[in-house]
Formats: sequence, structure tokens, C-alpha cells
Amino acid sequence: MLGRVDADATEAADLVAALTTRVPPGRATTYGDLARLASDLGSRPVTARLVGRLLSASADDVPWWRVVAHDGRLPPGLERSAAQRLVAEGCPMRSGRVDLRQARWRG
DNA sequence: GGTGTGACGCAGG
DNA sequence: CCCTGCGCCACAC
Repeated sequence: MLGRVDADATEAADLVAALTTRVPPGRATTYGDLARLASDLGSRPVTARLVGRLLSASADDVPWWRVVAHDGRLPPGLERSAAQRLVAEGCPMRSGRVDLRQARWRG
């Protein structure tokens, strides 16, 4: 059934968007963590790679800058924009990377 | 259909 | 800091 594929993709996109919206300002989470949370809530596993792809095409109201790589690195090409927003929120940073030891949010 | 490429993650060198 | 390899998923060629 080809319809199921689209349904699953939509579910994953909604889950990721919803979870990202829950990340508090000044805090951050990782693609991997989000993938795990989305996998628990959804009907099928979501990978970190998928989270990144979905987020790259997310809506304007989604705080994508609060989702970083597992080592706190910011999205390639958008470091400036992300860093500026994060700093404005008071998110702990370190050498251009998010200090996850302090900012990490796990839901 | 195969192949390359990403806003990924992890183990190694 | 760099890089390679493997597993992972979706997409453009």
C-alpha cells in the first residue's frame, strides 16, 4: 500500500515538529534524542538522519535552532543564524557549539 | 535499479 | 583537528 508510506512520513514530521516545539528556550536537544522520543511515540522507528532532514524542511514556527548534533555542533551553513538565536535565549555555548552538559533537554 | 549525498551517530585511527 | 567505515533513511539523478 503506497498510501501508508506517506502516512508514516507525515506522522514522523508531525512528531518531530511537536517535540521540537516543546524544547524550552535557552535549552537544546539532539537529533538522536529527538529520534528516540519520536520513535517511542510513533508507530515506527525514526532515525537521527531523518530528524535532520525533516527539520531542514520544517515550518517557520518550529524552533529548529534548539536541535543540534550530538556534540553540540550547529547545522552546517546556518551556524550564524542558530548561534545568534541561541545566545539571545541564554543558551550555554562553548566554542560555537552548544554546551549540552548544561543545555541538554530530554523531555 | 544503482549511486551519491545530506541540518546524523558511533567506533576507530 | 582531520579522516574512514558502517548503519540509518529519504531523495535526486
